[in-house]
Amino acid sequence: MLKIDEASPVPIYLQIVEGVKREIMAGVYPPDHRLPSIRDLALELKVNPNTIAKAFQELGNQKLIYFRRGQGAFAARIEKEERMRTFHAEIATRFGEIIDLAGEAGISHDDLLELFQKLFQECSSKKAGGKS
Amino acid sequence: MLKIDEASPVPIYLQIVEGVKREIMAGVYPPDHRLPSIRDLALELKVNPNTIAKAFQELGNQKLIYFRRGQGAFAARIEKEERMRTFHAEIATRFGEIIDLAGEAGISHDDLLELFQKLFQECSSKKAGGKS
Amino acid sequence: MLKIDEASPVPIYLQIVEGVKREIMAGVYPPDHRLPSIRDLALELKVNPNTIAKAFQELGNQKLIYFRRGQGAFAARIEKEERMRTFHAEIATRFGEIIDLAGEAGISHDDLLELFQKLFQECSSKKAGGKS
Amino acid sequence: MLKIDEASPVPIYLQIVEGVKREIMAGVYPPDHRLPSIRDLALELKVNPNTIAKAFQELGNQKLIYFRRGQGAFAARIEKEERMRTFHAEIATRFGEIIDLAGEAGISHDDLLELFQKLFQECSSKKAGGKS
DNA sequence: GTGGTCTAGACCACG
DNA sequence: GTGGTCTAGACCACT
Repeated sequence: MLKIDEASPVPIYLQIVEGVKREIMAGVYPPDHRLPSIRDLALELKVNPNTIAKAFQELGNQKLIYFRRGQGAFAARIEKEERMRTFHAEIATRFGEIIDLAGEAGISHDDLLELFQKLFQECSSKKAGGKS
Repeated sequence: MLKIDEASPVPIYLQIVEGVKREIMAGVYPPDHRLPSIRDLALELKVNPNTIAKAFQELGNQKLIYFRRGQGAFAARIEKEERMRTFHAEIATRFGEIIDLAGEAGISHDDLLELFQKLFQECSSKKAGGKS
Repeated sequence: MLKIDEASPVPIYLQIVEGVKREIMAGVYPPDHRLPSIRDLALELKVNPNTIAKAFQELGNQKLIYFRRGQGAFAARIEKEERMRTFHAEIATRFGEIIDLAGEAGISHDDLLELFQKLFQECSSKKAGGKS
Repeated sequence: MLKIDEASPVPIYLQIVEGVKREIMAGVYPPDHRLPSIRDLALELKVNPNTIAKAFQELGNQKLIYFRRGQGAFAARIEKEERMRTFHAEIATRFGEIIDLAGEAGISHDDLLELFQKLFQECSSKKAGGKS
């Protein structure tokens, strides 16, 4: 579910931060649910434990997880509303980038909308069909 | 027109690569048109000429520009069709990411479409109104 | 084993690229074998680390080596067949040049063949005799 | 007959030096025969006249051509024996490089000889057939 | 420890 | 004037 792209220029620890953040937001780890231990995650992702520790520290700073001495890391309590706001903000930003990009490319808004609808449906059918 | 974000984690020279790439794709530098000299760009963006040189070299590797000894760097000839393909691929990728994100967030496809339409129109009106 | 010719018109970093390329092709660094660190190579060859870095980056572009963050550079996995093809192509090109040259010089093909055989045997005996 | 490769890393003026040298060696310009004027060559090769001038200066230094005030450049008198020696030296050097290369590649001398013979004959038949 | 980026400043070859 | 190469030395992120 959480994959590291070694070739990417973005640091591994940040990839982990993003990945865990998404998992928390998506409800994989409900509030106060224990996360995998640093050692386990390190083995699973084939990454140095220090790297996981750094990622967790960052997640702690962002108040997305909290630690209990000797017990590990736990998902913070996040309101559903808060999660939605985060997602909406993220999506809005990305849509904005796409619209700018389309503007530079000289793609008309109608074509863009059409393209979006197409991908939209492809994805829908894929989701309906293939339960990976 | 081309701004450097010093705070960004992405290296300056890559920001320049992306920026110039966009400008070429958008037609700011038509095929065989001369780009600003390394020194000029360095002054304009307030970075070291070596940094610009690295960016230009990368652009050369990607065949987006070519060099004539002692004369400077020139925009490569890129077919309009090619440019469109590039843009479409980029946009398709990003749409795909958004759709995945929405799926994780539990946002329904209808809501997503609605959100898109809204941003879409905001952007349209902004574009119509403000001639920068 | 890898020597820099300061007098040569070909840039130092390209000399290094060629040298390392040869070493990899010749099997000095088997697939996934770690190369010397940039700093070490710089000390050994008495050039600036940046110069080595530039060479390594070029080797990376050519997919002859790859990098693991914080660990160093590693020889890419290259099929023996691929290596042979590279060598054959290189040799064929050079033979072609020689044949053209001989044509211009008015050297008959028989004479050329004879010359080749002669050098051939000189080299053989030298190789048999002197184990450096 | 004399082509400039703009993409090559070797300077244009050196490409011209090599080209003219070959033409002289091959007898295109017999001893004391007048070479094309700098201006004409510049137009023909689509190159800056300064570049041709630099090439001619270099050829003069190498005693391959000489100048007569107001009349232009002339091919130097070169003994046939001298020309042969030059060619042989050049060819021998290149053969040596190929043999070294083959050694590194682990190509046996027999295979190398075979490869040479093959190219040899291809070239012969091409030459016999196509008078470009 | 590793490679990656950046700056500063120098020199060179080319046109 | 152009880009290309090289040095020196600094700082950073990752392991």
